[in-house]
Amino acid sequence: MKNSQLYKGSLTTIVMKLLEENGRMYGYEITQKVKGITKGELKITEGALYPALHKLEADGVLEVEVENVDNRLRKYYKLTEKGTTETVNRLAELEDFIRNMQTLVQPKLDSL
Amino acid sequence: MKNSQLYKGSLTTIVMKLLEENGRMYGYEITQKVKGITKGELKITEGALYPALHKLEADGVLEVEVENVDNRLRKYYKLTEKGTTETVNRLAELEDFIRNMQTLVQPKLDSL
DNA sequence: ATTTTATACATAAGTTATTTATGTATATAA
DNA sequence: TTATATACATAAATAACTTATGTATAAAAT
Repeated sequence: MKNSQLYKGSLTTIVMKLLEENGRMYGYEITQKVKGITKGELKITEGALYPALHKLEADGVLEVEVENVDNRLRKYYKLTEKGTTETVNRLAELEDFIRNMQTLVQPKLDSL
Repeated sequence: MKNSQLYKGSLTTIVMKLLEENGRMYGYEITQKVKGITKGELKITEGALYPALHKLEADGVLEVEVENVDNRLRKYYKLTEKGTTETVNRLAELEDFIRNMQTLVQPKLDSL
């Protein structure tokens, strides 16, 4: 996804948050949603997303419902109960992370 | 460094920013500084830091001055000219990253 | 006295997320 | 009829980091 190394490690958090918000989504939809929200700045690649979804499912964080739409396969993912709990933790970690990074990089806090 | 996956990819940005601020620092000093700033939440491990410093030096981003203090070795690192330019880019990327992540995770922006 | 903790560097093996490169297949637009 | 969009998938390679060690000096604790 994009050039910046910084997004490494944030993929599952992003996916879980989107599923928390939208109830259920399928892979391709997730890639488009992220592209839209970030105005094209963050592009999730399929090679990263699909294995990640499979792992989250294997870990009991997500569950899948396969559907056929317009003669094409869709795999809708949604959070399990465990996944919902995990998402809360992940988002707390993300907030801590952002706070810590801002503290490390604070532009002297005068300009605020 | 710590448990959260999120910090992956942020190490060199942190190091470069600290060197931009402090002129020159040695490895151990960097670990202590980060621990201090983040109140212990982020601990940079030596196994991550030293190879990272060596790579930044090999890439011409940092240069090193070896000194002997209290009969112990110290390797002071500072940004090269190229490194200073790179740091500006990295910090811009970090700001974009944080902005994008906040957009993706915005808690409905009512609670602000 | 001696063990632990702090300071200060280093590397090597293993793990894991992601990139890059493919692959299949249908539907629509150029 | 060729390219683009939709929709899934995997496999090899890369790169960052963790975990486990290692060396060595100085200071603090038992």
